[in-house]
Amino acid sequence: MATEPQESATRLAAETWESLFRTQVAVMRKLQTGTAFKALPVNEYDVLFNLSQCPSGWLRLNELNDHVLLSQSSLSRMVERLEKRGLVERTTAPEDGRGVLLSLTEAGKELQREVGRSHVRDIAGIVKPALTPAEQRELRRLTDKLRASLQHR
Amino acid sequence: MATEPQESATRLAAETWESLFRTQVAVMRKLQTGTAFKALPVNEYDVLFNLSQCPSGWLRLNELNDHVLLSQSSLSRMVERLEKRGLVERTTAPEDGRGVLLSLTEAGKELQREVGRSHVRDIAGIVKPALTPAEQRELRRLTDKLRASLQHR
DNA sequence: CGATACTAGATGCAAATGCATCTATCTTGG
DNA sequence: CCAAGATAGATGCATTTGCATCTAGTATCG
Repeated sequence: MATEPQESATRLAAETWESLFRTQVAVMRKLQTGTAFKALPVNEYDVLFNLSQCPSGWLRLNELNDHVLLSQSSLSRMVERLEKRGLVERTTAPEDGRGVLLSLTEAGKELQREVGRSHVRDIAGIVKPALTPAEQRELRRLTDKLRASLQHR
Repeated sequence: MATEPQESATRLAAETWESLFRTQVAVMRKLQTGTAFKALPVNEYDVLFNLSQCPSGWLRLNELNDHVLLSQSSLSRMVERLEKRGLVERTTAPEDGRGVLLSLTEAGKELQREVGRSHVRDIAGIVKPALTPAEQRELRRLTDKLRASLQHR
């Protein structure tokens, strides 16, 4: 190696993230040309998806905010819009008068499932021809590990 | 397997993308709390970075657009702003009167390098403790492969 | 060559975004 | 128990974004 160990480790970390990020952008651009996101902007789908994944069916606004790339105020207003469109319900949190709990309405669940299906088709069309199943599992393992490491601190 | 091969392959592809995407969001959220992106919004940094990576130093607006998650009109106006701030230069493309060529000014290069350095530090702080060097190389290989497969069609 | 279709960017305009700030609720130390 | 500080979310306002459309330069086909 031409550089010191510390420096080359930093460089490797940066290149790893760089590749992950560029790939995310490239796939996202491709997905945006597909059918799924004509119906619903990506950020709105992401909100519906996160709510659909929540086991209890209810999620605090600030928790949701951790999973979405939006500022607190933007998310607050997006949820307001989604509520007006009848896709999401809001309640004051029972144990904390400041908090807001969110859940999908039936219409919201339905829309999420529908868009989700076409979304999954688009993704499969991109990922399947690119990586073998074993490679996909390994990629998933590595990204899971990286993400887990962020949550535990 | 409980499901048919075709279906489970689709599911695997979707879960792989899902994990990649969620990880990108989580890392991005972490990065946004760091010092690097206080100086410059992420999208603007991404534009400066892409220009800095271009070997010839000049890049067509529409090529740049392929690498950035912004609509054509948004990018057009962002570049206009960056030019006003003296970070980017524009010229009409010599071989195509419709096209616009972009490059960084000295101030733009300087700012990119400076923000880039602190950006790299932040990234290293996230990635190094999460994955071994071998895992990082494997992750980079897989994301490179996925991205390459998009470009070749 | 000339008409037609196509492509690269710019622009009007409505909607979405983020920052700073505000209000209301909760927590803590005396 | 209360005052000071912290936290959740909402809101005013300027900026940014994207869609649709427009303009201008280029390619194609008769």
